Amino acid sequence: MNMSSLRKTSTSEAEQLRRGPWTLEEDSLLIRYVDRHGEGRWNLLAKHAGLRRTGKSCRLRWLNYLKPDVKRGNLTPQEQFLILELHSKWGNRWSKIAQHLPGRTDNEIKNYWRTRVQKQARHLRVDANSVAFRNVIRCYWMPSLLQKMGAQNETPQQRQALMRRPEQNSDSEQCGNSCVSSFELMYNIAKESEFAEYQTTPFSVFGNNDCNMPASNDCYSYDINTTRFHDVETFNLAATSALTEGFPNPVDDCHLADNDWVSDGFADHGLWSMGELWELRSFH
DNA sequence: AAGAACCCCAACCGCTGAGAG
DNA sequence: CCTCTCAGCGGTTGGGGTTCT
Repeated sequence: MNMSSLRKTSTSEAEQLRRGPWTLEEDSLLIRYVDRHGEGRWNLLAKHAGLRRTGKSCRLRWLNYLKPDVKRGNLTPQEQFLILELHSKWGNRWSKIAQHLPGRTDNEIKNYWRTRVQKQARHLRVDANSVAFRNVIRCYWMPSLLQKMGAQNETPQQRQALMRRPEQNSDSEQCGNSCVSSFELMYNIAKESEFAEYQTTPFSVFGNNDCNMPASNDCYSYDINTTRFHDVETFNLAATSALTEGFPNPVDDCHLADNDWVSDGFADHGLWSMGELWELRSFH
């Protein structure tokens, strides 16, 4: 077989390959073949199963959709919590993160990060990988998820994760020791929801002296009915301290009032209440 | 009611590393 | 070593559905 005939063959094969959404028939062919012969050797599988797809495409379809243990539906607060925690450890190692979420695929986790987490960062006008945003996640978002999860169900790792200090910003040294106490505080609030109101002395989330926040005897209330915080700077303290470096000009951010980010997906996903968002936003 | 804008996610693409020959 | 194939990973895209105006 000379080279030109080889090229001709491979070209015509390429032309025959299907792309785009999988049909029911293709799915059942793939399922049947894997049932009989197992996973792996995807290129051979594609050929022998009579699928006009690349091995790659077959593998992806199987792993992300057809495999029996693939979990479908929204991510639970527990799963979201785990993603945030593991991403803070490992970054965009989606596959590695997925290994710790049974039934969830790396693709799904990646999509979650892009569509939910990065969206929040965009709304706050910070980089999703910035220290500031990661601190918002740790000091604000994760405790919120913990509340949803119900503190009685938390694992030792989750508790430990929450208790960890946020990342230090080596340039501005914005985070201080008092962050630890805020974690404990939020954790306790989530855990001991029978208390309707807390007094703290002092409540300075990151010990950030640039925040112009009251230094002591701050109080805030926790609504036992809505399981939400109310009033004063409870929420915006955490988030805005972390975000200080990400908001170059507070005046510019007044434009946020004209944006619709409060009313859109930010709240839709049930992460933070409208009140929390308003406080977070209005502080700038 | 209709078009625009936005969101989500399945699927694709390019790259890398491992292993076989 | 070198080349080739394959599996796997992370980034990106496109289309369908939904919401907004």
